Amino acid sequence: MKRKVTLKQIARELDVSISTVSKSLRNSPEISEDTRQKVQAFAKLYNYRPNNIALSLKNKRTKTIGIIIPEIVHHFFATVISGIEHVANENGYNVIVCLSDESFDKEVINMDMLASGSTDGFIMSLSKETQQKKDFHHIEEVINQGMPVVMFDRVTNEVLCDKVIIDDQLAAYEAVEFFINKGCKKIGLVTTVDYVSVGKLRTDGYINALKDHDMKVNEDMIVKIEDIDNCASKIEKLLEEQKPDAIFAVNELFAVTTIKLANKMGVKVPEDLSVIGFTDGIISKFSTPTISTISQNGIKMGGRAAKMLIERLEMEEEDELYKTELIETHLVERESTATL
Amino acid sequence: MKRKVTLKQIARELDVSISTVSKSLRNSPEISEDTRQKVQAFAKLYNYRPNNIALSLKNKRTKTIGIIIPEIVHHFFATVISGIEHVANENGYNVIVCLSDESFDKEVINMDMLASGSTDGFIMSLSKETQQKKDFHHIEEVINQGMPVVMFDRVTNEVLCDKVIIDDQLAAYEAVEFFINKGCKKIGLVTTVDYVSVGKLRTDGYINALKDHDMKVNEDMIVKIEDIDNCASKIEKLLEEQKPDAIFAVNELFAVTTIKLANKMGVKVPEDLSVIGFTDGIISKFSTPTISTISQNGIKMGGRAAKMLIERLEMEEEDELYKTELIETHLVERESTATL
DNA sequence: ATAGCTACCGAAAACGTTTGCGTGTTGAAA
DNA sequence: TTTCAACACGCAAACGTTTTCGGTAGCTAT
Repeated sequence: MKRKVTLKQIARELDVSISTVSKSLRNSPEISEDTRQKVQAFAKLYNYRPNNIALSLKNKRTKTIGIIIPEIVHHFFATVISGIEHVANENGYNVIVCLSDESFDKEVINMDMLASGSTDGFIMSLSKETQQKKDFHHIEEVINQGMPVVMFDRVTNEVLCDKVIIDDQLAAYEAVEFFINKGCKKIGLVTTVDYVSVGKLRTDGYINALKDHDMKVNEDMIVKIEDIDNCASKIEKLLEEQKPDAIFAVNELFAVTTIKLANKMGVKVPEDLSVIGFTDGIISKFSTPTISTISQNGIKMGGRAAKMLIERLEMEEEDELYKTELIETHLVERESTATL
Repeated sequence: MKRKVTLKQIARELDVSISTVSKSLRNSPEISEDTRQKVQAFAKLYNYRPNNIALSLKNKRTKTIGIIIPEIVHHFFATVISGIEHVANENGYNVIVCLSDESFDKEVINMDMLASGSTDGFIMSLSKETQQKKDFHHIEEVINQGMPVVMFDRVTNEVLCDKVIIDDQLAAYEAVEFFINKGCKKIGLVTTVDYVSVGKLRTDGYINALKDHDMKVNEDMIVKIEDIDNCASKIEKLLEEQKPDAIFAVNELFAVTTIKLANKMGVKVPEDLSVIGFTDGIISKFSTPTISTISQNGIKMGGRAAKMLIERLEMEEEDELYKTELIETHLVERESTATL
């Protein structure tokens, strides 16, 4: 087992100083052609690679990006990571991933860990608990210490930083408008409780679309799911009592659950009921029927976030001008919406 | 913007030496109660955290684990990462994730990057290209440099290291046996081409199960899919010509595709045809009907891999005895298999 | 008074880099 | 022969820690 070779070892072996070795490897004109050749050959032979840690300490930059997300076992977040990783890599950065498990405490702990020198900046999506508590001191703090933060998807406007989101409200608006244009009259909504920011925005979009088309908003057509595990009864109630001809669900799971319940009750999708979901994940693509959905390009979102972060990391003078970028969405029509 | 506070700053501020500050914070009995209190109070006030990079450099250990996988937008790999992350975190480790995109070159580059001091060890699953090339020098090299490697799922026995896999053959065997016990007579197989190691093993399990129960193996009941995109015709042919009463598919996608095709042909699942898939992912859970499947616990797999790696990292004398752990699988019965 | 002990603290090395500056040697110009 | 530039290289500091080894008071015991 041969350990990693260092400058010092090369120096000793070649009987020159450490600085000479370093300079030779960086092709400094200070060093004679001869010595340079000798050192470089030796370094190549022993497969020398500069120690990242030492470099980080010296340069005060780690060339790694910290990602903090609520979950990774979730197609959307996985795609975002993928997007981040790719542009990070292209720019010589690594990514270090931490999961908050939707817990405020874990989010804080993770940020703390990574903020102690491990990363140059953060890309994050807020945990549910954090959104609920509205406590963002841990984020403010790292920003205060000069580490840039880019938030995506689940963001808050209580902290000033770069953000990349989709236009949730517009996307929902368009989905509902799509229903209306198809002639649907009784459009239901399956959404989350209001403290989930994206859920709220999508709900707003739904309401606005109805209003703009002179349809009245019926509170009984809206169900707000707190806990995914026992959402069935609420949705069933909606289907039974209101007999909607269309349902907009704010995520894949709600959409597929709605369809399954409808099937069980003898309501045919899409003949009797059209359904549109959100997030173009695996479920939408492979369930029966396949589900029409608002596609939310996670790869692009991650890529954009990484780009913003890296740009901020690599500009010399700081810039207090924070941007919020919108990622465009589009409706993917599949089998769950009737083509009238 | 207040930058991170260091020992040196605290020392200067309190007019003591750096060593005194360090010792005070670590509660060394060398330092008087008074001084300790004072330093600790000050440190707390300024929210002092030791710099990870400096610690890494000094201790020659980074407390981070490198993960190199082919893809992250893949439910199984996502669950594995999740499993790794959790036990890593419990033990004070972070994880840094690199994606090979199934490319040999990217795998090598990523290992090289991380091996230069960024991580203490690796957990990895081989890229397709690497498996095909059978070139593992990059892995041998990091092992040679004293960095432990744990391979999971896509492993090779050409490199000596810890591994964690499932017993693919046994799992397939049990699935087929399940069919037999239910009284199925014509059991088909939808599998991959043989060079995909896990596909081959599962095929073997299928064949052995049939043989052990004195059923003859009919080559026409086996379809080997090379390319997922145009597998439909082959599967259709199987369904039409052989009229199987059960099908074992070696992954989720094959399973759901089979079911969709059967539906289109008027073959009812599970009444006319039972289907079992592999990998308990999102698709199996939410397709209609839900799909019975061999569950391959990615969380557990990742957790076990992390545990093995950390144990090896933290034992003082090295141990050349490498283990290969098997993660047990089990059959999850859902709607796609008839309950006779 | 002096040796020895205890309690407290500081200097410095080490981890592996990079880099500004100092220095010695050489050759040529004066 | 002296002077000076050019060249080639080494020294040392710096990044932020931890830890070993001394060192200096003040006190006790002889």
